[in-house]
Amino acid sequence: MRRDVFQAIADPTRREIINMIAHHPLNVNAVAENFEVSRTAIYKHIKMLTECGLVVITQFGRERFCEARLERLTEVIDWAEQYRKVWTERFDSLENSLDATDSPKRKPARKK
Amino acid sequence: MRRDVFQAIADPTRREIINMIAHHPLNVNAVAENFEVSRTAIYKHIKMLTECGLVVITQFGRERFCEARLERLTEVIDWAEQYRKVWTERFDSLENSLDATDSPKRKPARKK
DNA sequence: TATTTATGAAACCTTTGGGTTTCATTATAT
DNA sequence: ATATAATGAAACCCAAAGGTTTCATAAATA
Repeated sequence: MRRDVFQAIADPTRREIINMIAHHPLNVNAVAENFEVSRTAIYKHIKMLTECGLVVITQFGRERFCEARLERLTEVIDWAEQYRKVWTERFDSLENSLDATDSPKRKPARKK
Repeated sequence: MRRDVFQAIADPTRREIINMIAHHPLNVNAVAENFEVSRTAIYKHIKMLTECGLVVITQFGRERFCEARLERLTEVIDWAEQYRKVWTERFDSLENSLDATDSPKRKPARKK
């Protein structure tokens, strides 16, 4: 199964879980209590988060505390940041691109 | 259907498409040519990207050019950035948290 | 010791996601 | 006028995602 950070944060429930434990670990039940869905469903989300390294679970007695390890989020930030110039400058607009010499080979069709 | 930016960038093919058109628009076929899967499959990815505002399509003659409009990626960056302190400082470790006054200690689980 | 609590795993179900093939439509090229 | 190119939509398919219920087990408690 694909288990990358991008997919992990795609689900809103998982983003909420991350938010919930970002500043203080919570045990599985405590996390689950904040949602409508079953504990088991939440557990599966948590498990997924551990599988991609965003959460670490530590057992204390019969409880397992979920702790956020968010450094992997840099992957996401780095990916998105590389395009910042694109949306701030948009130096290469559609018009520009269509007129550029290295553009698609066809003769620029007339706009409709 | 859920159609948010987080979900849009979750798929590696869509991230590739974004990368491909980030600096210069391409028509649908040109994008599809770069992948193994069918044009129709790629088209659906592109459509999805337009639905969440990351891509705009403009028709020229019989071609439709896909242009990246990536400003929405700030949503993702902003979401992730809010946690940067968490992973750089990690001021509230598991131990800290477990010892904190407002947290359940070994004594815990008075729940319900 | 018996009971309750916290949790993980298994089996199962339904929807969604990503893919395919086929067909229709519109613009360009012959 | 006809053929071809570029594309969108429809009808399917199958695996993955997200959820549920049920059962098992270890730890904490009465």
